[in-house]
Amino acid sequence: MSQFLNQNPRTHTCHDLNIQNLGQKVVLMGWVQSLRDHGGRRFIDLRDRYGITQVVFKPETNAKLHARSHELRSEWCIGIKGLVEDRKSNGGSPNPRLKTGEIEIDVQELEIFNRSQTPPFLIENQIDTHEDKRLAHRVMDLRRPEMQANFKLRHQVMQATRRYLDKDQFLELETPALVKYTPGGARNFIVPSRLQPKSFFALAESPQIFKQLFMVAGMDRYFQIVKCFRDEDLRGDRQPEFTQIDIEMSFINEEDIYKMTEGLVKSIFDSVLNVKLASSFKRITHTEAMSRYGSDKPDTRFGLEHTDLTPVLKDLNGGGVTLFEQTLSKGGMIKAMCIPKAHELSRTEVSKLEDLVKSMGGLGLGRAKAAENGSAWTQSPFAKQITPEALKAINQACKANDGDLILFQMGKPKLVNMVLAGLRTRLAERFKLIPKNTWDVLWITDFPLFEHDEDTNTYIAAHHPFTSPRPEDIERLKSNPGACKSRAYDLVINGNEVGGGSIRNYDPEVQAKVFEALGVSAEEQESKFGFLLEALRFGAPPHGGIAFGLDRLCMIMAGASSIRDVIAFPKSQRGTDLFTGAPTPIDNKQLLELGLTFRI
RNA sequence: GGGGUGGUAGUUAAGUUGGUUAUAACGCCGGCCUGUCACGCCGGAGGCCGCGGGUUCAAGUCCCGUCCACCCCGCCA
Repeated sequence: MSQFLNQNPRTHTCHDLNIQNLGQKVVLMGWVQSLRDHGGRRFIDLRDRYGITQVVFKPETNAKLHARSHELRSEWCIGIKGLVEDRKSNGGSPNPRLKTGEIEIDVQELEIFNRSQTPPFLIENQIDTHEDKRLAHRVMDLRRPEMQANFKLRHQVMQATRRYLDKDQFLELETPALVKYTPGGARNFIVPSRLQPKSFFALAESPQIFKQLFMVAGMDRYFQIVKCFRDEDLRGDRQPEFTQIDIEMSFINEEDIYKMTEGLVKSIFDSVLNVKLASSFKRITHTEAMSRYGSDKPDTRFGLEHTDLTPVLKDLNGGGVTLFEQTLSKGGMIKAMCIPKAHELSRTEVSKLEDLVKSMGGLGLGRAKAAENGSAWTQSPFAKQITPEALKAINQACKANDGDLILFQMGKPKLVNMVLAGLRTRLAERFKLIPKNTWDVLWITDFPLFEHDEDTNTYIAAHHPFTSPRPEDIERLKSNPGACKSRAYDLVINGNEVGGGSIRNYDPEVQAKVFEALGVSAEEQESKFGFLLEALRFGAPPHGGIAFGLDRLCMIMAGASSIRDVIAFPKSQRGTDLFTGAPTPIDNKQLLELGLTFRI
């Protein structure tokens, strides 16, 4: 029990005091950020969540205290009582980098709440410690001002969301995390039920069905800031548990969703970052995004757009190049990206790009440099074979001028797009084409309803099976599923997918047709999604919604390079918690209680 | 599941064609210093070179395996 704390409640934070407070007796609490010992003067930077204040121990104020301050060390947690003094009149100089830089505290009383072991790394912003060490000492990592700012931002994003949606008549409603396992989509974490042996819950991968049930129940406008769980492999922007801002609305169409979202996102950016976003966001169709950028989440802050050469070369029968001809005969795609002359690449760099292509699963990197007034190619394996006609056509399609480098990818469209999109972002970084402090917000619209699965030769839902097809596609759901478009949309910021949603099937007959097209039998529909279909039969309203990845949004807004920097206790890439050591084995007694045994 | 990068002092890194006692910076410990704030000066401690095999007279360095972290592909309706 600290007498000091009882008798001396904190009067200010380490960010509060300035020249206005001269002569005041104050009490500050915090951590020792740094020590500077000058023999007859000992300076300490005291840090709390709010800032830093310099405190000074002087022998003439209290000789015993000055002597005792000698034992203080970095990251000790202390409280001090003292007088606010002017640094200048004390013979020092102000520190313009600190808000409290004009003053210092002459310490009269010192309380050491707790000593600290030597910290594993320095508690400062420009840290170069490897991430595994930061995660292993996460508490110390979270002490760093940079990290504290990230979590303050996260808090502000959540509060701005609640304020905006509350004002807009949304109800914040909760849905279960322990849910019925439903097939399809992300792999679920499975939770054994003790009370129902041999039965299992799934952790909700999203509240999708429940929010639709809310709409049927007449809740009209729902939102939730909710944890979702997906047992899939991790990435820099993917964690097994993550947070969504989940929204659903009744009696609306796409335009209502766009309007609501634009209002919400603008409000968040305005109140958190004081950034005014465009009044309505750009829109680009999925087809156009894939064609121009090879990605359904393009970063359109820079150019380096793709050119689809497939139609051009089809007309020219491959233009004399064997590789082109072979690709076309197999129904493949040929795409190019033109790197302007201004962005010079050395031979080594181009060969490194080829390594990158191969690491992404591509076969190689075709290239050609335009020369001789667009009548020749150099440094190209295609130069010997290509007909003059095709060469010109390609140059023209790519808008290639002399000295420009054309990079080619050919083969299956999915791979071509992925590889070329990877090259595009790599080159944008290489040539610093990405403007800082800009917010590129766009809608991706008109997604295909289904994706073709090559392995099983079946169609699977591109978004999820509750997504409504465009009305004009309902008739051809079965006859031509590949051509059907959905009423789904994604929100992309700076090349990150931060949100996605759709208008749902509220007509049980349409829903049944979609399931049918997906090859889900009537019996399966009832056993797996019966509760939803049942609800739809009780007067379901037209409805739709959207969900935002809160972590990704915060990552982008904080300028962080990984989602882990805005999640307090994230998992490592192999899905473990390096701080607590989770997951851990459990003992046989626990297993027995659950009616489980190991086979291995 | 596949591909890549990395692992050397508390931290970040250097370490040559394999060859004396494995370096540096920061941090840490001790001393000096009355105006610092990346304080300064003097001195010192600190190493299973991720782990396990192998090659060799000799391995941080070469080979094989393995673990961990991160990035990418697959996966993420």
